[in-house]
Amino acid sequence: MPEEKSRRRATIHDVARTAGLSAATVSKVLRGTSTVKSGNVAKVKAAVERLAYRMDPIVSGLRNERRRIIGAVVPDLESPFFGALAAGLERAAEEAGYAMILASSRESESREADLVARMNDWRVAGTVLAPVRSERGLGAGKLRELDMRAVLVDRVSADDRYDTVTSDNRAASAGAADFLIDGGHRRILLHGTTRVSKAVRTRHEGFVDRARARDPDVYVDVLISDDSLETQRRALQDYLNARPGRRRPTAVFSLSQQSTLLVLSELRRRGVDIPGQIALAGFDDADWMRAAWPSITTVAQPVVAMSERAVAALLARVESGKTGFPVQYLEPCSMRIRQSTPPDRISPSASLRCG
Amino acid sequence: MPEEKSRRRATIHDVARTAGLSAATVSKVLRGTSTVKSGNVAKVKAAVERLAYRMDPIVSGLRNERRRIIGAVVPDLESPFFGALAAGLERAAEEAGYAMILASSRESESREADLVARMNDWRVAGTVLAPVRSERGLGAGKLRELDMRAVLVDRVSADDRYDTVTSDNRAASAGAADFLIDGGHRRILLHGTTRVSKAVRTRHEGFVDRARARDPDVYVDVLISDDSLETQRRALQDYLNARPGRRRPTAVFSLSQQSTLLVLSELRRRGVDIPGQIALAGFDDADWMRAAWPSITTVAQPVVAMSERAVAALLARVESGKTGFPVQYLEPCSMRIRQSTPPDRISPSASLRCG
DNA sequence: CGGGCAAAATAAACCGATTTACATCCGCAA
DNA sequence: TTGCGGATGTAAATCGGTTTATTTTGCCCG
Repeated sequence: MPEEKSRRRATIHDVARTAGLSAATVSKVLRGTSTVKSGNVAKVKAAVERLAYRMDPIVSGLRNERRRIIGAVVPDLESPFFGALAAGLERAAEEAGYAMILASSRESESREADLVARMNDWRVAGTVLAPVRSERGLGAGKLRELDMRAVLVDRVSADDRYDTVTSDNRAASAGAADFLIDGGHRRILLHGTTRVSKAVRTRHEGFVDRARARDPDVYVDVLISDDSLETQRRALQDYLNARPGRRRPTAVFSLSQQSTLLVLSELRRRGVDIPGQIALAGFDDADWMRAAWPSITTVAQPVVAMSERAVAALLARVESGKTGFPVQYLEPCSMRIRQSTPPDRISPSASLRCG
Repeated sequence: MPEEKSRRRATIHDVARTAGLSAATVSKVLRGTSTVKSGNVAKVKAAVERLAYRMDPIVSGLRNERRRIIGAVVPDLESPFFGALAAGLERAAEEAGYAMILASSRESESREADLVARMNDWRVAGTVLAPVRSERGLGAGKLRELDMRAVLVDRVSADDRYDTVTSDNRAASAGAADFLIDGGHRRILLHGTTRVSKAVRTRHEGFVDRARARDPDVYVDVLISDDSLETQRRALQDYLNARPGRRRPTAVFSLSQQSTLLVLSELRRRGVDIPGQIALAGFDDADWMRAAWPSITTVAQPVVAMSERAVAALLARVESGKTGFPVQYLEPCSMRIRQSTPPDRISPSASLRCG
C-alpha cells in the first residue's frame, strides 16, 4: 500500500530510516551488489514497497563519468524509416538498461553538431548518429572533437574513428539487378531523386556493376538529379516520350522511396500497365507499398537489425571498453517481391535475402 | 581556442579558479541574474571560453523540484503522424528552453503506464501523453496517481483533470460531408478499419450527423469493423458486388489512413476509375497521398498546431502555475482537395478550413 | 577468554551545479 | 571618524544518490 500523505517523494534516506538502516546499505541492496544480510534485504524491500520509492536515474549516475543514457540524433522523425530506426534504438537501449534521448537534426548540419554537443552535456554513455543527407560530417566532427563514443548509422561512408552500421546497399541493388535480369528484362531505367546521398550512389553503383557483369546486352538508362520534383517529373515524361517501342524500358528500379512514388504516379498518369508494360521495383519499403494495388516490389532495409547492431556495437565500446579499428557493419536487406514485378522464373519464394 | 589537454571536462569550479572568483559568482554570471561587476563578468566569460565550459543541464536543476525537461509518450514512432507530432513537440519544447525525452508505448497499455512512471522518475516538469488506441486510461491514471502535470493529445476524450489537445474531428468530418454533398454525391460509403478509437467514432458521428442534417436524400452506407485486414478486404468486395448500378456509392469517405489505403487498393484492383466512377476522400494526410496518381483528397490534421498547443498548455500549468478547470483544445483541420474528388461547384480554392 | 579475521554496516566524501546566509567593500552623510 | 546601506563576493548547505574508508559485528579457534 503506497503512502497516502507523502507530499515530497521518498528518497533513499527515507527508505533507510524506515528500514532502520543506513542509506549506503539501501544503495547496496538496490543495486544488488555486495554483501547484505538477507534479513536486512527484506527490510529494505519492505520499506521500498511501503514508501513506493523509486530511484532517480539521473542522480544515481552523478558520480560516474557517464550516465546510463544513450543519445540518438536522426535527420528527421516524420519519415517511417527513421521513425522505425528510433523506435528500434529505443527498444534495444531499454533492453540493455539504458534510457535514450532522441533529437531530430531536421536535415540541418549545424543543428546536428549542436545536438551532438548537447548530448555530450547530458553525459551520455554513447551516441548513435544518423547524419544528414549531405554528409560533410559536421556531427561526426563534433563527436571526435569532444572525444565521445559513438556509432554512425545509415548514410555514412567508412569513418576512421567510429563503427558504422548501414544496410548493404550495394549487395541489395546487385540482387535487384539479378532479379530483374533473371525476369527477362534487358532495358531497365534506374531512377533516383538525389545524387547527394552516399546511400543512393552506392545503390546506383551496385546495380550498374552487376548488370554490366551479368550481360552486355542489358541496357541501363540512368535518370538521377537533384532538381525539384516538378522538374524531375518532366524529365521522366520526356524520357518516356522519347523512347517508344523497343527502346522503352520494360522495368524501372527506383533508388529511394520518393523516387518510387514519383515513377509510380507518372506511370499511372500515363495509364501504363504495371507490371504488364513496365515492371517496377524500388529501394526502401513502406506500408503503402504493401497495401497498394498493384503492391510494389521493394528492397526492404533491415531497420530492426540495424538498430540492434548499432546499440550493441556502441555498448561494446562503452561497457567492455572494446578498442581497435572501427568496424563497418553491413546489414543484409531483403527483397519483398510483390505484384509490380511479374513472377520471375528463378526464385519461387516470395522473399529472398540479398547481401 | 579550446584547451588541448583537458582530460576531464571543465566544471564550474574550474571556471571559477581560472577566473579567480568563486563558483557562486560564476553561477550568477552564467544565469544572468543578480549583480556582478562588469570586469568580473568579462573574466568569467573569458574563462568559460578558454576552458570550453558547458553546463551540465541535469545537475543544474538538481535542487529544483522539477527539471527543465518535458516527457513525451506516444503510441508508436513508425507512423508519420506520431513522428511528426514528436518532432513538433521537440521543437516547441526546445524553443521554450526545455529538453524533451521521448518514449514509445508501442500500443501497450501497461507499457504506457510504466513509461509515465519513468517520466516521473526523471522529474520532468510535465508530460505530453498520446494514449494508446484503446483508451482505457492506464497512462492517464498513472499521471493522476503520481500527481503529475500533463497534457493529453490525440485519441482522448475529455479528462476531468488534464488539458487535452485534439484535432477537431467532428467539424472536419462535417466539412468533408459538406464537400461531398456539395459535389453532388447522394450515396456515400463511410469506411473505417477500427471501432476502438474515439477519434474514429467522432469522425463517423460528425459525418453522419451533418449528412443527415443537410439532406434526407443522402444515403450514407457505413462499413466499419475491427476484423483483420483480409476480412475487411472481403467485406468491402462483398459490399461493392452487392451494389451495382444506382445503389453503388459515388463517393467514399475513409476514416483513417489505413482505411484510405484499403479502399484505394480495392478500387484499383477492380479497375474502378477514380474519381470518374467513385470519388475518394480520406481522413489523415500522408506524403504518398499527395504524390500518388490520382492524388488523394484528404483531411489533414494540424500536427504542428497540436504540438505547439500541447507544449504551450503544459508550460502554462507548469511555469505560470495556471490552475482551474481543464481545457479541451480542438485544433481545426484543413481539407486538401486533390484529384481523387472531382472539382466541386462550391469552393474554387484548393484548400479550405473546416472546424 | 581473547585474538584474529571476514562479513556487514555506516559515516562521510563526492558528483556539479544553485542558493542562502553572511561577509566585505564602497561611497556618502552625520 | 563613524555609521549606514546598497552593491558584490563567497563559504557552505543542498539536491539524492554512490563509493570509499572506517567501524562494528560475529564467528571460529587457540
